[in-house]
Amino acid sequence: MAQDEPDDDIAGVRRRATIEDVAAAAGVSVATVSRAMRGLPNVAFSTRERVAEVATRLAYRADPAATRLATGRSRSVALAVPLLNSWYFSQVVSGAEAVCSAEGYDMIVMGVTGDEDRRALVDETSSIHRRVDGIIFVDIPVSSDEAELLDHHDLAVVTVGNSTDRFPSLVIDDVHVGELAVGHLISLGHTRIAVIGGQRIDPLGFHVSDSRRAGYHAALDRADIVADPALAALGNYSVCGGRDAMQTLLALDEPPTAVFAMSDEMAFGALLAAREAGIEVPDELSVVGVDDHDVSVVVDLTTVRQPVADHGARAARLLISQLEGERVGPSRDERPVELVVRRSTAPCRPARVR
Amino acid sequence: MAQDEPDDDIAGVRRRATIEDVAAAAGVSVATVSRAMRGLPNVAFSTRERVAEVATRLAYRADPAATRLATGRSRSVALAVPLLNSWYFSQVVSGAEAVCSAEGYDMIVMGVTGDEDRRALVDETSSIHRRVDGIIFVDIPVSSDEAELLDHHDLAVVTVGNSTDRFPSLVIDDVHVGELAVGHLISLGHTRIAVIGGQRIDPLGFHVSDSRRAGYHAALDRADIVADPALAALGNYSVCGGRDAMQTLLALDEPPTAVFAMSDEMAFGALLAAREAGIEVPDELSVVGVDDHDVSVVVDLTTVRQPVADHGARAARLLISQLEGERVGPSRDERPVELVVRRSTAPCRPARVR
DNA sequence: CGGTGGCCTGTAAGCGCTTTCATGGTCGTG
DNA sequence: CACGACCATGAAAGCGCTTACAGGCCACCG
Repeated sequence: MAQDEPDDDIAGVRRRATIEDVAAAAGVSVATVSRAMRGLPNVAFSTRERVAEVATRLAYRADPAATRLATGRSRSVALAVPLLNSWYFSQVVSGAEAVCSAEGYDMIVMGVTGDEDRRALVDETSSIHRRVDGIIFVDIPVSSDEAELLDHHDLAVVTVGNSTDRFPSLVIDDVHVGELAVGHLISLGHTRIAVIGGQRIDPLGFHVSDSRRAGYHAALDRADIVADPALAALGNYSVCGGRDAMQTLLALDEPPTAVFAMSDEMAFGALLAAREAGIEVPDELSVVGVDDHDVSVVVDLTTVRQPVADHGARAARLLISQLEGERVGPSRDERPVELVVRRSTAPCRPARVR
Repeated sequence: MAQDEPDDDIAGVRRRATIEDVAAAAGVSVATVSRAMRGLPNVAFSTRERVAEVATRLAYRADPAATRLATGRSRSVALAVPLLNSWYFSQVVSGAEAVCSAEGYDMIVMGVTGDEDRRALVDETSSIHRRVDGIIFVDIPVSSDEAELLDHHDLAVVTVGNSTDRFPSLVIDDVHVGELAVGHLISLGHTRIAVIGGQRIDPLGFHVSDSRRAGYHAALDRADIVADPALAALGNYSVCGGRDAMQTLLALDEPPTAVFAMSDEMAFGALLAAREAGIEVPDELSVVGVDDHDVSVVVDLTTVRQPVADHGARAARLLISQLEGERVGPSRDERPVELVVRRSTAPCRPARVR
């Protein structure tokens, strides 16, 4: 029996080649194979070639589990998002995945729905420990205690959407987003301007919704318009959420003539609610959203565009460059946004009798 | 120096507790800790309790890399999708992720764009080997050679969208989808019915687009309508793709009065192209899509609904039950679809002079 | 001609688990 | 009371890599 042949069959099933098989077949030690395969210095050219050739022949590939155990690095990263079935997050996932796979990293996505999910993730006895080398938090606030724990777990971190004083972050100026959207409505002559946004998810971080709301107020203030609290509606970031919120607003004694929805999906909901109520957009109601969703052009929605997939890609690159040894301190990369005017907004007209 | 205290500091950094630390602190062997932690039989109740208590105190958690190496199982699965920034796939991801995380599996998503990506994935020297326990292929055809290799890699597999004779699969009756959509248009009196769909991505599997196209033809045949090849447009599954295809169709000498788009996103593109060309929907053109996208209700699109997130969830459950030891043979679980009539379709009217 | 320094390579000790096998103790039973 | 049977436990051998350390070899220099 040629029992020492590396590609020996056991009960007809060919065992996967290990580094030892390659070493034996190439007539070198496993250490040399390891070095040769990873392109480390101090391997003679001829040896390197022979190892490469044998490795190809045996279809050898280092077992990732063994590599992880030995090095402590997993070559995988986590992407934590509050929810997955929304346009925004799917774009981020898409952008990040492209970069990760190009760099040879596995990307594992985790939906972090509530506070308790997040705590479980970052906890002392955390499930994240040693599972990934780094993690991207998208629109998930990270307290400084949690940041400390993450450091302690020796995790590289990048945040998208909020920033901390500890990790690099990728953000947009959400106050500016609000100002841009509402400023546009004001410039069209609107004064009864509603806002549809999310609640403060978390008391820890300064949340997106709050910032955009601040921009809303800033724009109103600048135009000497008094904000009517009744015009601030809450809803979750979805078509449904926007629709419900819009219905509430339309039921007011004095409904708004314009509405700023904090995401395009919410804006779609607002459009839907308007149509259901027989209200013409933009004649009777102007609507502006945020994101520039693929479908926004279809429904002719005015919006504040942000390059979402690019956020994901940049975040992934930032994270990976940290993992590749670059010492990256806390930073705040503010990405540009842009008002895209379409036909869901129009000059304010005197209310018609309905 | 209390050097043997399990939670000893080294240069101020507390080392993560290992199984040995727990064993020492609980006064048992590592084998017992391992057994106790995993709920295996043959551990005295008192021992089990003590180990649990110590483990909690030391915030112990088994290092996944070590577990993987020792067991050969990674407790993670892959989700392979052709692209990520589309509604359909983000829904699948969402559904699958929820199940995986509930079951304690990591889900790594991989975009498998073209043929070469797929080949690289499944290849003999495959990168997938030992990285995940199982894989879900969503709308990615798998040849029988590839299936063999996957088996050889000892991977559990579930396919969504196409079926093989080897793995369990989750599908819809795509022929029926086409018949339903086109049948609806025919029942409204349309005879010049166009179809917008994808090309055959791959000669290997019977692809979604082809089946839906077959349904289109079947419906036409049944109504004794001769299919006009000029009315079959190709485009990728996106708003842009649908728009481009629709523009081509509208430029025909004798444009269609109705169009069946193979996804809602394509249908959105068709709506956009129609509006840009000044064509009224549904008065001059009826449009029907497939999926029931979140936004479809907003643009009042008639569509063939399929429960997409549920596909993802079911696929994940199917995969995990295989991994948990259930011996699952090839199967074909056909999920229901449903025609949802909205206002993008209307009875065919004689063409107006433009 | 001995010493010195550079390369290249090999040996072996981990990494932190799981699991087989052996062992000792405790009961129940004839 | 002796003998298995059975249960709880421990010792130790992996799992397949990486890497610190130690040689061996050769060239080059004084």
